Amino acid sequence: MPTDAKAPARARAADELKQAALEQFASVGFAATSLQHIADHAGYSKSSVLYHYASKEALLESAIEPAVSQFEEVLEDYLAGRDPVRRRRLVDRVIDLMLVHREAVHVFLIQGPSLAELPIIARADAAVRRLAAAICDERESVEDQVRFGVALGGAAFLLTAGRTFADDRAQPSDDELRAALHTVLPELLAPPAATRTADAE
Amino acid sequence: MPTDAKAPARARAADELKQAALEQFASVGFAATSLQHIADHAGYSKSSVLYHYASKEALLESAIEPAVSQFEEVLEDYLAGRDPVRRRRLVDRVIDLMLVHREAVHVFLIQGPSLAELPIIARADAAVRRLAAAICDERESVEDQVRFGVALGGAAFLLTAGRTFADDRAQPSDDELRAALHTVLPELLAPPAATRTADAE
DNA sequence: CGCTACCTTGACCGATCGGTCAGATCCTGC
DNA sequence: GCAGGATCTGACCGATCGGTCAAGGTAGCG
Repeated sequence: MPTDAKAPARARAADELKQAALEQFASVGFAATSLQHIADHAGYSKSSVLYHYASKEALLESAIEPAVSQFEEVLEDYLAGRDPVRRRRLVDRVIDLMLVHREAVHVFLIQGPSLAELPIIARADAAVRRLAAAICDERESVEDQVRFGVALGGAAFLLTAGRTFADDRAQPSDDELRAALHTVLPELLAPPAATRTADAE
Repeated sequence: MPTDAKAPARARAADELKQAALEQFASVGFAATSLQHIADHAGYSKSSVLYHYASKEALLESAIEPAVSQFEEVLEDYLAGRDPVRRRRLVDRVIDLMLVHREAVHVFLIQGPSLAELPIIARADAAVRRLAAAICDERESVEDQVRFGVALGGAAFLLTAGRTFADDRAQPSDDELRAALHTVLPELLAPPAATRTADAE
């Protein structure tokens, strides 16, 4: 009888499995992660995984759905009334969401194309596309699209795969990463003319 | 020596298989790509794949080794004598290499962390780390590391996974992408103070 | 013609995949 | 204490995985 585990035994096991699955999906990929690995990593049997989740795909959906929903919320909030101030706030909130949900972001952004048949991935893809349209706005020059793609993919890479390439020296803390991203990404995305005004803050 | 049509039956089959494998590895991931898929996609049998390549991993190595070697070459050339002009040229050449070898880049950069045990991936990782050190130079602020990570990962994302998120409108041509990347990345990587001088060209 | 070397393939192997199912165990309300 | 649902697990299933192997086809060459 664990103390803090007053928590409904049901939800606890499900959460542990979900967390273990998310970590594995993000670090080695959905296809390369077996139910057995997830079970071992969480301290349960493979059968238990399939007791709590109907299938491997259902487990993926449970793991990343909250992240997708929050991205959709933030996006809807911006689309409700778009203006430069809200646009900047959109960028800031997306950065924060990516930090919190980095594993989920890795799954639906980086691994997305190979999982396109899953409904939850399709939902995430649609949201990303709307985000792209929102950020690039009416300007549809190739350069603007490239700026958006680099910013989005670059942040996703940095927060997951990219960490591997800097492990010899100390890892920057999340706070340091957040601060740097809040500086670099708006600078990258801002219409060149607006850079200085945005700086003035 | 036959002309290219006459082409050595041996080398032709091997090349076709290598190309098919590279496309699959980049689009759905190494782990999710089976030898059967590769064989089907290239019009051979699974046994033929294993006749030309000793194993799935040997096939991966053959497919991405040329790209890794070229990155190493470009990097060595810069390290031989580093100065701002060479640094800018390094960035330009890396961008061009990423365009030509986008599938290989996706494999060892994006999928790299989950394939770290393979020698060819370890080689690529080491090269990327040296590249990071070269670009960030002695400046080791978190912000500079973030700039590098975003630029590298962003370009890799844009050239592979990212294409999925823009398929409804026409895809930019490679020339357009190259031009945009040559504008955006140096601007992102340049020491803020040097931005204007770099602009002056 | 046969000989040889190369290329290709289907049959096959053990391991592991995602998933099913019947039971063992545990917890709870009466 | 006991009944009954919730939780957990091992045994098992068909499919597919990476990889082996020996036989068959096909050219060049005497």
